[in-house]
This record gives sequence, structure tokens and C-alpha cells, in this order.
Amino acid sequence: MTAGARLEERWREILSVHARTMCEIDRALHPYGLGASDFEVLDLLVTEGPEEGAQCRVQNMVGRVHLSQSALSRLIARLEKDGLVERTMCAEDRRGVYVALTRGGRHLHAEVLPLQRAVLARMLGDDETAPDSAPPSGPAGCARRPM
Amino acid sequence: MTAGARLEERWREILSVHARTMCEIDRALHPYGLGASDFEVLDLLVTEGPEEGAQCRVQNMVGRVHLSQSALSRLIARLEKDGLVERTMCAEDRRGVYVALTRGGRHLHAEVLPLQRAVLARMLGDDETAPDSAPPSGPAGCARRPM
DNA sequence: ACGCACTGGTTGCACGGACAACGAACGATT
DNA sequence: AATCGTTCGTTGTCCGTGCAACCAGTGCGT
Repeated sequence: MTAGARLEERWREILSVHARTMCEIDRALHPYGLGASDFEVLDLLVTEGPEEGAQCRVQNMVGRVHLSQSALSRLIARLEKDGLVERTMCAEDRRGVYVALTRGGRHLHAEVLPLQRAVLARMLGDDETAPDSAPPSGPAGCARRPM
Repeated sequence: MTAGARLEERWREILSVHARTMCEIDRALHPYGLGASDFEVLDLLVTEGPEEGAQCRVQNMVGRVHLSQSALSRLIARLEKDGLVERTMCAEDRRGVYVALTRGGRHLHAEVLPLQRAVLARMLGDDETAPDSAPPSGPAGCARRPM
């Protein structure tokens, strides 16, 4: 048994879990007009910026989400358009941008958080119960279950 | 400590590993004109279809890669354009399509396989060595290291 | 004070992927 | 044999993402 084969196997597993879970999150959040990345950003803002003055600068967020700077920029623009966050320019560094949740954003996050957690629990919640019951329904990815 | 928080943590970890590894594979294979998905398909064809008559039908592949049917169709078209695979229609079921590696495709796969394995070993090769040395350089994702 | 290298964020562009709609072919039913 | 429902694969279309290029702004050196 090659060491490479074991790695390959682990990699396939990661790929599988990632695809399935990601897709389920997307599906669960879609009715709210959110994607997985959107939630990731919202969640970051909630957990990171409860302090008043400590508004997140885009710069700080880039390292914490799995998105390029440009993608994050557009995503924030989208969220702002939907009234979930607000962009304010910061005085100390006038090329920086502060991003803060609006009341609506915070509310929506609170609303969908349980759903995301439920998906997480369902998809990677230690499937000691039934190793091949629901989640591992085939090694497949996302596209299997039509929306 | 919430159970949800533990799940969240696991999820972040998966997200992180996935993004980093995926990106590295892309980077490693890019010089050969391949992406991670392309390799996944090539690899599937190599490991799945060494038998002569047992050519893969697209249908069978869909479940094994993390791609939608349409994406797979286009991807195969791309690979065919590059001369790595060949599409032949099968006689028993005339709406089915057989996909087979060409000699060049097999060769290219053999050529890049070590690279992919190396990335895997580097990224998720049990980082017992240094938990926060290279891979976990920040919780960041892919976009951190410009191409 | 002036330039200079650099950082922070946005935009142009192209690409890959998902969903939906489509045409072709199969299988069953009548 | 003709029809209906279903499956297989491709194609139209939209959207999110990454890279590269771009301005605005900062801090340093001289």
C-alpha cells in the first residue's frame, strides 16, 4: 500500500465532505439570498466585530476567508447592496474601508446560523451513527441533488 | 463549549485545508495546462479504465467527480480538444458516450501524478512535523499566494 | 517639500461551474 | 407500431471567482 495512495484517499474524502457540505449550506441558505461565502463573511463580522470601535477593515478579513481580495470586495459590495453591511471609510488610513454589520445583517445572521449549524451537524457531525446512511450516499459531490 | 462551536471549528479546518490544497494543485498543474478538476477526471480514467472494453461512460463518471453533468461535459470537451481523451459513441446505448484516454493523456497523467502527490504530501501529509510551519501560515485560503 | 516604493481596495477581463432547457435515444405501455 | 415518460449528454445563460491592472493614499528617503 503506497503512502501516496493513502494520501489520495484522504484527499478524496476531504473533497467529498467539502463538496457535500458546501453544497448543502448553499442550499439551506439560498432561500435567504445568501451563499456559503456570504455567510462566511457575515459570520466573521459577527464573531469578530462585536466590539464597538473595532470595525473590521477589509484587509483583516482577506486573511480569514477563503476568497481573493477582489472577490471579497465584490461580495461586500453585494452585501451592502442588500443592506446587510455598511462600508465606511476610516479616518486614520483613508485608503482603508471599515465594514460593519447593519442591524438587518446581524438579524439575518442570527436567523440562518441555526440552519448552517444544522447542516454541519448533519454532514460532518461524527457519523458514528451510520457511516453510509445519508451523507456518504455515493462518493458524489454537490451536483447530485438537483436544486 | 458549544457542540456547534466544535463543528464550526472542524468546518473551518476542512475549508482551510481544502482551499490551500486545491490551490496548490492548481498551481502545480497549471504549467501543464491542467486544473485540479482536469486532473481529477484524468486520474479517474486512469484508475478506472485500464481494462480494454470497460471504457467509462460519462454517466458513470458524474457520480465520481465533484462536478455537475454539464461541467463534466464541457471539461471532457476541453480535454478532447487538447488531445488527452477521445469520445466515442457506444453502440449498445446510442445516447451514451464512451470516454477513453489517449496515449498522450495517459502519458501526461503519469507525468503530473508525482506532482499532485507531492502537493498532497506537503499539504496534508500529517503535519506532525510542524503544526504551524508552512501550511497553516495563517488560516488563509488560496488567494494569499499570488500566482 | 518632492519623489518613490509600497499598501489597500476597486474594476476589466476571462474562465469555470451550476441550473435550466433542449434533442436524441431508450423502455414500457397500449 | 405509435405514444409517453425517462435517461443521457450537450448547449444557452448567468454568476461567482481569480488574476492583472488600476487609482488613491501612506510612509520613507533625500
